[in-house]
Amino acid sequence: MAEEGIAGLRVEVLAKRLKVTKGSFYWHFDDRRDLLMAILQHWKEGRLCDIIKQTRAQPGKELAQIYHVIDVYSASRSRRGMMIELAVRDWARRDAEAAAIVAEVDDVRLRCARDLFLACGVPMEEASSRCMLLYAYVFGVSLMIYEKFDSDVVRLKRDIADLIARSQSARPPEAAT
Amino acid sequence: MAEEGIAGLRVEVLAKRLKVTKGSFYWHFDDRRDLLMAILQHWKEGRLCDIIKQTRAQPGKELAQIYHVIDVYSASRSRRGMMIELAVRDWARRDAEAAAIVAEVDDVRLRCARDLFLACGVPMEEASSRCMLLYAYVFGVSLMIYEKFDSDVVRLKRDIADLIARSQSARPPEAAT
DNA sequence: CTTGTTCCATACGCTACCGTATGTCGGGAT
DNA sequence: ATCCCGACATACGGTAGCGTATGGAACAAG
Repeated sequence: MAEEGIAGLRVEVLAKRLKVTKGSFYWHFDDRRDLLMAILQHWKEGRLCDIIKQTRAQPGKELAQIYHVIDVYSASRSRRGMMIELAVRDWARRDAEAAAIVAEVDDVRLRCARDLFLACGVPMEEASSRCMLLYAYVFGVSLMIYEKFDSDVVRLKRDIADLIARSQSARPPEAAT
Repeated sequence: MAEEGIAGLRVEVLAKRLKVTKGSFYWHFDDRRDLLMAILQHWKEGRLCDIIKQTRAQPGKELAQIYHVIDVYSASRSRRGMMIELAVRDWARRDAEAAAIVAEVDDVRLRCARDLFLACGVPMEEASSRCMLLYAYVFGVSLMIYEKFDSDVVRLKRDIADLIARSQSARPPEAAT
C-alpha cells in the first residue's frame, strides 16, 4: 500500500507473500474489492483514533499541540503513514466509496484541529481557515520535492508552522486588485 | 491521465482511442515507457511556460499576482490541470525520473514565487517560507474533501490566501514548548 | 521496373491478474 | 464409524496488457 498504492494490492501477490493461497483468500473475502473496503474501513478507524489522540491537549497547552500536529505530519519519521495517506487519497480521487471515507476523516480532522485553535482564543472563522491551511499544507508538502530550494529545511518548516499557527491575520487594509 | 493517472495510459487503449494500431504506436515509440517519458517532458515544458506566465507581474502589482497564483491553482475551473498535476506527482513518488522532473518544476515554481514575495519587500527567508506554504497549500487542498466542513468556501479560501500572502509573521515571542 | 524506405496493420506469444470450480483434510456432532 | 462443515489448497478459464514479428501499401530513387 505504502509503496505501490492501491494498485499494488493484488490478490495473488498478497496471497503468495502471506503464504496462503487464493482459495483461502476467497474464503475470507468476497473479492478484491471486499478486501480493499476492509482496508479502507481499517484505515478510517486508525485515523479517527489517531486524530483524537493527536489533538487532545491539556488546557493551556493547545498552541503547543497545534505545533505538535504540524510536526507529526510533516516529519520524515512517519513517512510510511504519509505514503499510505497519499495512496488512499489518490484512490479517493477515482472511487466514490473511498472518497466518502476520506471526507469523513477530513471532517473529523478539521473539526478537531479547529477546536484547538478555538481553545487558543482564535475566532471561529479564522480557526477554520487556519486548520484547513494546516492540513492542506501537511499533505501538500509531502507531494513536493524541494531539496534544492532551501538548505535550511528546519528553519523553513518552523517558520511555516508559525505562519499557520500564530501569524497575525491581516484583512482590514482591503483586498488585492 | 487526468482521470485514471498514469495507470490509465495503456498502449492498446490509447491506440484504439486514437484510431491507430499498436504497430503504429511502436513505430513512433520504443515502448510504453518511452511514451510516458515524452509525456513527462511535455508536461514539464508546459509547466515551465505556465510558471513564468503566472508569476510575471507588472512592477508594483506583485502582491496582486501572488493572489492570482493562489487563485489559479485552487480554482475549480482548472480542475483538469490539477488532476494531471496530482497524477504526475503520484507517479513521481515511485519513479526516479518522474521525481527528477517534478523536482525541477518545483524548484522553478518556488523560485519564481519567492521572487514575487521579494519584490513585495518580504525578507528572503520569510519569502521562502511563504512560497513553500503557498504551493504546499494549493496541492494539498486539492487532495482534501471538505464540503461538509465549511459552508462559506469563498471566504475560507480568501482568508487562507491572506494568511499565505499577507499575515504578519510572529516569531519573536519564543517558540512553543 | 526493380529496389528500398517509411509508416502503418495484423497476428502472435507471453505474463499477470481475476474469479470460480473442485478437491482435501481435520475435527466436532450423532 | 459416519457425516458434515469450516478452512483451506489446486487447477482452470478468461481478460487485459506488453512487446515482437511479419505483412503490405505508398512513394521515391535509380
